[in-house]
Amino acid sequence: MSAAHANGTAENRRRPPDRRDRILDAAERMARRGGYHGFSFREVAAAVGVKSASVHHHFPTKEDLATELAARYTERFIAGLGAPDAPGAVDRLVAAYRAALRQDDQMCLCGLFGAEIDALPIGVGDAVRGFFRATLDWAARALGGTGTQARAETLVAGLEGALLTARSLRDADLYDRVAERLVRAVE
Amino acid sequence: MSAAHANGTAENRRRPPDRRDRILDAAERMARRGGYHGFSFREVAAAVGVKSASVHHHFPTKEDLATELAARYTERFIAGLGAPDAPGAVDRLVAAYRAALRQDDQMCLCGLFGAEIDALPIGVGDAVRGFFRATLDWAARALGGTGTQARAETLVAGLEGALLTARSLRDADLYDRVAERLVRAVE
DNA sequence: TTTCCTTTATCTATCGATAGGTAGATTACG
DNA sequence: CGTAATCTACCTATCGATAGATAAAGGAAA
Repeated sequence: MSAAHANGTAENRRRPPDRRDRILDAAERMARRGGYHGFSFREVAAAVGVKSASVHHHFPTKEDLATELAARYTERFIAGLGAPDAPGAVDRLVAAYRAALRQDDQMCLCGLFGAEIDALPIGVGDAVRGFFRATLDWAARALGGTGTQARAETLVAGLEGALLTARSLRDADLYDRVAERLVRAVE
Repeated sequence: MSAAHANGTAENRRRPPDRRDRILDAAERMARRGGYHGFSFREVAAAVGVKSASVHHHFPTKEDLATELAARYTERFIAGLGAPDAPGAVDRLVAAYRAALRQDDQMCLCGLFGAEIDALPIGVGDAVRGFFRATLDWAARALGGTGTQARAETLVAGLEGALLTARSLRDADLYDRVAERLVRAVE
């Protein structure tokens, strides 16, 4: 990454450098490990290769940063699920949470933020609720039929808990066992 | 609480003052809001009415404090469940998580710690895994029959996720809806 | 007097946040 | 066109507050 290190050489910064995105990437990775208080402007800046003041330039306060973190996470998560009325929708939801576990080895950002929701700034909490509402809505559409709300809640909450429990026990197979039974329960 | 405020008056400290327990109480309440990084020696000390150095006397490091926090939480949780082979055991497990939601309005301590497990000191992580193993073991005994492991995992992970999701959305009824379906799914 | 608990006082490290400045790109205008 | 004003993105340096942790000393209990 010599281009990223050579700063201001007019070469690595045509138009908008993707610094802002890289800041979000680094912050998300750290927040999905330690939660809201588990990352700092300095840590994020160091990971990207800038100074903490630069992070403040893009995100004035930590609430701003974390709020956009949760919003971007929600967008990507829902977009990654595809259409809820296409075949195999429920399996894709199960696969999305499994990817967090087996590919990223990370907690769901909004699951972690949700666990500490009473200790979060207002804007972050609102964004977290936005994630759960969007995901529950997607799941309700994917399930269809009757009693969709409670069935969607069972599926999403169950997968969230399965991810949390599997990661805690360092037993990724636990997730698959739970997911299989959850899917059968909400069919 | 004038007795708690009048310090060292030889009245509020016969034999072993319950300072240690009160420190754990205050720390648990804070940790169940903001997680491991959501409480500090100073905050805990202020809540109890002592200085932070006194907290360090009882718990030299934060890892010590958090580890005992998780261990005590596990003991009380399992003890509060009663006998897993007595009638209504599954309902008592559901009620235990519901009490955290509706009475304490707090997250499960080890659920929150579990969400940030990769950012915790080793001892704390081990204690958190101890909680999940103990609870899963209790649930497996309570359920009985065949395929108890996966059924217990579904129940415990599901309840943990239901608590997390209900608190995030500030919708306590969500927990009951999910719990009802989980119980039916693992019967 | 010895032991336990708590205090005062302090340390180093880091936190989120701000001030002020610089280089380069963009835009407005004569 | 050229140049002046503005904007963007970063920098250095620093702020007051707080983090976890420690040493030394005081005081109550046995």
